[in-house]
Amino acid sequence: MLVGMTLLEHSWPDRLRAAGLRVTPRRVAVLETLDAHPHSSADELHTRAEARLDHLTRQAVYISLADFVGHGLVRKIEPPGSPARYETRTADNHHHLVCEQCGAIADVDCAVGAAPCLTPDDDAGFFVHTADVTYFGLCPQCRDAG
Amino acid sequence: MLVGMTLLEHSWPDRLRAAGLRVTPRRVAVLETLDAHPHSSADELHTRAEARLDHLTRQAVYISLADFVGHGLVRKIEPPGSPARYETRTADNHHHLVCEQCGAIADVDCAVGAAPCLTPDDDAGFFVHTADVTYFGLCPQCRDAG
DNA sequence: GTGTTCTTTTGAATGAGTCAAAAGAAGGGG
DNA sequence: CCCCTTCTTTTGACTCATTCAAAAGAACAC
Repeated sequence: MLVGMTLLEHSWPDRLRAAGLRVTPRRVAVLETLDAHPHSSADELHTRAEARLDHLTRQAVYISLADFVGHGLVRKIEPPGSPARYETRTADNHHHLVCEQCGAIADVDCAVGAAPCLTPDDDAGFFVHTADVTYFGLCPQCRDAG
Repeated sequence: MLVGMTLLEHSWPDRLRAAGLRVTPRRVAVLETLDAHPHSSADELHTRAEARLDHLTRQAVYISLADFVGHGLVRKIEPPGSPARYETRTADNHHHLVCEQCGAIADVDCAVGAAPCLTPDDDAGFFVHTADVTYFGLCPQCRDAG
């Protein structure tokens, strides 16, 4: 009856194929690891995904992530003072809370409508296609510790 | 009568002293260069400021900029995929347009009131003190060239 | 199966930024 | 005006995330 199948809401192999990328154990492992640990860095993903496989190099992770980002399967976040982080939540236009102490990241839905501040008053002639909002502050743990 | 004095709207020596930092030719040169070329990288500042002095190392620029940022004289901008950039416009809460092709940066005043999107709907327990908005797109030159 | 094409490994290289210790200036007290 | 303490700057090595190039290896179409 294959009841367990429905636990996976989307199949990474299918999504890889749909994006025109080949399905390999490494890629699936990276994507599943990223699903389980959103906002991971490339190095964290390498360590965690390697645990499920016999072998996986850091470079393979970098190359895979670049492919995923290029095909819209993954979004790259680059907070100041921290290595790049990645997430599989790409469908919606959400933003991020960044803890300045420990680097923790949390998702935030748009505060004002679907795409806040998308159109600046004076765009200086730029063709704007994305607005990125990042909130800086302290996460609950660091606030209590401080 | 010292009429020319009023041409400078603010004196960097005075502002350095007010911030508790010593006044040195190098620091003043870096600040004046940054005034003349907003959104410069550390390396650009080093090259330009060195031209006004007998000698200036890149490290001195890094150290000075870190001091300035720490004392609120300068603001640091870290666009993805580009070295950090700096600006002396620190008094207001303005945001930035970034060209994804050539890296050009332009200032934007807040689109919605003084501090748009400052309070997310669900802050996940974070103590939020800053919201940073970055618009990505193409500058006029790159749009016309593409 | 077999061959072509895409992935991954291997190993070295880049580039922004940081660190530590010694040498050098600023500015206050005598 | 000079000395001393403290802050700045230099020097030179170093870290870290990320990228590059070429060879070896796996997917998938036929």
